[in-house]
Amino acid sequence: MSTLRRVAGRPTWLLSRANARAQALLADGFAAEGVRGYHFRLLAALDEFGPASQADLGRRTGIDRSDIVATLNDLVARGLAQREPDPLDRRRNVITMTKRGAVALQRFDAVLDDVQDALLGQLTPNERTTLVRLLAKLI
Amino acid sequence: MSTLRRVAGRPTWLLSRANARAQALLADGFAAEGVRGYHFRLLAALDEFGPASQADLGRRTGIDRSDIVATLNDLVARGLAQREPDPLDRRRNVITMTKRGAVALQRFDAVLDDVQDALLGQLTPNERTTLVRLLAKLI
DNA sequence: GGAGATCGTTGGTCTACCCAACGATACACG
DNA sequence: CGTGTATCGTTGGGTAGACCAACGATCTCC
Repeated sequence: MSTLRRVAGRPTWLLSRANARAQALLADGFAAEGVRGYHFRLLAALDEFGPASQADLGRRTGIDRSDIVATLNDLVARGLAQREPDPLDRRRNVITMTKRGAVALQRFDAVLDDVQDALLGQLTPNERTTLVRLLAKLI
Repeated sequence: MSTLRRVAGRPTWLLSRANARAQALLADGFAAEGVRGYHFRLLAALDEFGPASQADLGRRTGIDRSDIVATLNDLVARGLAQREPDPLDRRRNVITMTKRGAVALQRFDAVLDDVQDALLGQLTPNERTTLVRLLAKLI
């Protein structure tokens, strides 16, 4: 890739390269399951908080409402989630994870675990802990 | 943002959040100078290796040839670089950094320095060294 | 009963990457 | 010398992830 002296050792550069590798691993892993990151995050939110409106899902995942719509279209089309009008508030839909969605989510969890291991393969357990601690301080 | 249990503490997630912050700082800093990352990397390559063909610049910076074209159009339009046909190989252009380009590059360097400090503000010098070492092992 | 907020949705924008294909040109080899 | 192959710059396209503005419908609150 780039071995520009001006850039090569900089934290911002290392961060971007390491993240690029992580994202590539994630994208590959998820692609093998036919999904992308947004699908996973949405299912994860449904699993953690239960049925919710699309706006709530957006707030909980940090995904824009407009992107929720498209991602949900996929999930519904594939039977992983269900979209029903909310009888208590006709502006809203109630989104529910289906059985198939829950099963799929378990597979996606395994993908996520595998990616962490692949990413951190070169690090000792101590180093992994340290890395996590330091990264958290950057946010 | 996202506080999904499934995701929040994962290295891949922390990496992506930390990188997002770094990229936002970079984008802001560069935007104040009217450029983006590609412009900087191209000028940095010209400074480090001297005049080069567009294909060489691509190989040295890791930027795709097609993106080099567009970035270079900007740099040339703003007088920071020069594009001339290579008399020795009519397929190629010879790209040269102008005086103005060199001056601008110094300002961009300052931006890059400032961003590192802003990004790592919470870390001790030791922690910074450790972070750099660990990130390098991920790539 | 109205004003203002919130809902889902549509239709855009943006950055950083990456890829395929084109005509023009150079090069290597039979 | 000729011809196939590789490389050049360029155009045009696609990707994920993120963000924004505006719409009509609906709800809530005073």
